[in-house]
Amino acid sequence: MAISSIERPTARTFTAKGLATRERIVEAASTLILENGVDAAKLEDIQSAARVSASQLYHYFEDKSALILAVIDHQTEVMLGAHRPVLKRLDSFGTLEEWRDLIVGSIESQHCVGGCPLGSLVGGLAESDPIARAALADSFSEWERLLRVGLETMRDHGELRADIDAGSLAVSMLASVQGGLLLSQTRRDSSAVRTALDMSIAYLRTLR
Amino acid sequence: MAISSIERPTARTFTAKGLATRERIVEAASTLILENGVDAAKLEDIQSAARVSASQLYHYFEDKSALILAVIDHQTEVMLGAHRPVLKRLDSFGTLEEWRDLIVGSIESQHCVGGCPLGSLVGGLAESDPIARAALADSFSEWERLLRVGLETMRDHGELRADIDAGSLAVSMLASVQGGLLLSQTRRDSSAVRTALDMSIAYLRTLR
DNA sequence: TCAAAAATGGAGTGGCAACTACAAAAACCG
DNA sequence: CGGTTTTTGTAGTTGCCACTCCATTTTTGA
Repeated sequence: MAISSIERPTARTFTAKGLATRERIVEAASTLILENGVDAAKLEDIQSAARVSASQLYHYFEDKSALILAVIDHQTEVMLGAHRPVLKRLDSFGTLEEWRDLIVGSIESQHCVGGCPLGSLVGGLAESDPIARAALADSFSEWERLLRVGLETMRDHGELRADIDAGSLAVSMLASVQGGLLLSQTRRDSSAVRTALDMSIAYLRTLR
Repeated sequence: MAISSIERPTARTFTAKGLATRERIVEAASTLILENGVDAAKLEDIQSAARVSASQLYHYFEDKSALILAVIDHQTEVMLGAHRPVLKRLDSFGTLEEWRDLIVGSIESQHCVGGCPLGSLVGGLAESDPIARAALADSFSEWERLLRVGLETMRDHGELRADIDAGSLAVSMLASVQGGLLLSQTRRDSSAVRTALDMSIAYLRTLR
């Protein structure tokens, strides 16, 4: 197999300034996409919000779907970055409630607009952009893994029975998060996620 | 208050043939929107699928968002029409499992493409079409109500404790459905919904 | 210091897709 | 019947928005 500077033209190199501009674009795009939906977020608006010109946007991203992929990566990092520290020390039901409050608090802080920064992208991308769908699937899997490891930690600390199926529980809890956020977004009322997470936690309490 | 044939121009009257055409459009739109997403579903494709011309489409619908509203109504009826009979006779855990199988079976029959006909619309519409968001919220509320009444029936039959909070349980279960379908759609694998619903049911079993 | 590379400005443009205009056919009904 | 309303066909048109072009400025690194 050839090194192929033809098939894969040398990856562009960016300066620190360039990377900062790129970051500004991704952040503006993330915000606008969250607040308006993927399709309603127009590149022109993203340009204004990031204070960049069209040529800059296309200097850093091949096209809109490449930008969307970068947004998925970014939102994944934001999300996991917030959840990781809590889930890492998941050794008690108290910590689990902290985790719930983190989720409820974050959607309340945006008045339920946008819902989940990842989940709200699924409807608009899953059937029209296979690459984006795969990226979202990866993000969810990593999120699920963090949860599973956390539950295993709780189990190892004797907070949960030894025979629990941490994998299935993690999937179920992630579903409660996603479904709860989806309902809260639709209703503009955070009580749905809170209720859904409370039920998940209540179930775990029966597994002590 | 005037009768106002000005502000509200006389509602159009349709013949049977007209209604049939309208129905054909709504069904084609529903299918294409489910399979491609709201935005990727182009009116031209819907016209071809329904075998109607542009003038027909605009004869029956003001614009695309009016058509989308009709699709939401239609999918709500399809959905509730399928769930109502099962939830009406919700008197045992066996029936609850039938309900789970109904959901899992329906997404499997479409190979996880599209996810929930209602839930998958939220991401694309909630932040750009307030009317559609409200319509989706109503649909979810009715779905939730059916679930709550079903759970109350189970309670009244002695299958669940007298002190359960059927309202909260219904919200939680609906969240599990939505989140599970969202994950299954993203992963193209029905096991997520199944697992999420199994957890909900397992929790209910602890409330006997 | 100076050539090469990277970053930026900003005015296009081309295609697509929602929507319209206008007229003809079909169905309804008094 | 015959006038009216409903339904349908065809052929636009219009605006938006993703994307391009090319020139200029800034930064880099030897």
